[in-house]
Amino acid sequence: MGVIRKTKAVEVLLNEFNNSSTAISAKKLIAELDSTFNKTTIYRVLDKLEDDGILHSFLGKEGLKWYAKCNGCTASEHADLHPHFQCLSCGKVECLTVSVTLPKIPNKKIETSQLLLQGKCEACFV
Amino acid sequence: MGVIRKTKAVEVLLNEFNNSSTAISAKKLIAELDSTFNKTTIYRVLDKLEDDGILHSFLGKEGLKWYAKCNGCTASEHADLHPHFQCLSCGKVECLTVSVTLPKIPNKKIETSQLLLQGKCEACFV
DNA sequence: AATATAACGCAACAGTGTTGCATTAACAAA
DNA sequence: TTTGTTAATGCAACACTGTTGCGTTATATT
Repeated sequence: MGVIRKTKAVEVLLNEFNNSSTAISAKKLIAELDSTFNKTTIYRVLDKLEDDGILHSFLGKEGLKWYAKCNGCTASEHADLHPHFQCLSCGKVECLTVSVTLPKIPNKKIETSQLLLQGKCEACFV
Repeated sequence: MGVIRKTKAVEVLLNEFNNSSTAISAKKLIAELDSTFNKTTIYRVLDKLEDDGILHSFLGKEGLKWYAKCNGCTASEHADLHPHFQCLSCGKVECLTVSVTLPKIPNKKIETSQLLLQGKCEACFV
């Protein structure tokens, strides 16, 4: 996987994630940065950042791909469980820090998992 | 949502799920029944069966939509947590019967959740 | 400055899933 | 059984996120 060059696209995207405490969908990034970067570039930079262990990705409610900064993940080994929360009202997605104990399934070797909790966030839950 | 008519498509699709202990992706059903039914019909019947609480759906690894028979779900209220297992080798998806205790998140109202465990099934895990 | 090659933009494509509309089939009532 | 209502179907075209090929540009190394 070559070296990461510090291009404008990499810089801008990293900034987005450093300034955001929530996860961001590829769709939103493309919409926001449409006039600045080609969508292909955005997809490729996100892929690369994920490969290099800087971001991790997961699928949100409608099959959209979301990205967020990794915490305590290395390029080769991500934390086993990535719990995320998506607000059904405003659509916002957050990474959760709580840990979930996985069920032990007989005759199966669990390698990874994705847990998506859905409901209402504090802003929408009144 | 009108009445469900017992059409050939409904009959055949229900049969598929009654004869299968695992979840089935819309993609696979379309591939299998291509010569019999139009894909639009298949998507619409699956939607309808889900609306009526007979099937439930969830997203698999690549954002593909999977369907499985509901157990203990009603049309209005599905069981809170749907744990599923997808084999990363053969792609098979199963509904799990184990229950998972959800983490309690402050200031959030969890309404539903999707837990997808990924790894190797007994057939592929040797 | 010259060179190697990663990253980029563009266009065209891939795949799953959706929509509009005219036609057909299921079901209830006469 | 026939009639009438309307749900269900097939077809074609579309919508959308994400991908691929390729020629060009920019980064970093020598």
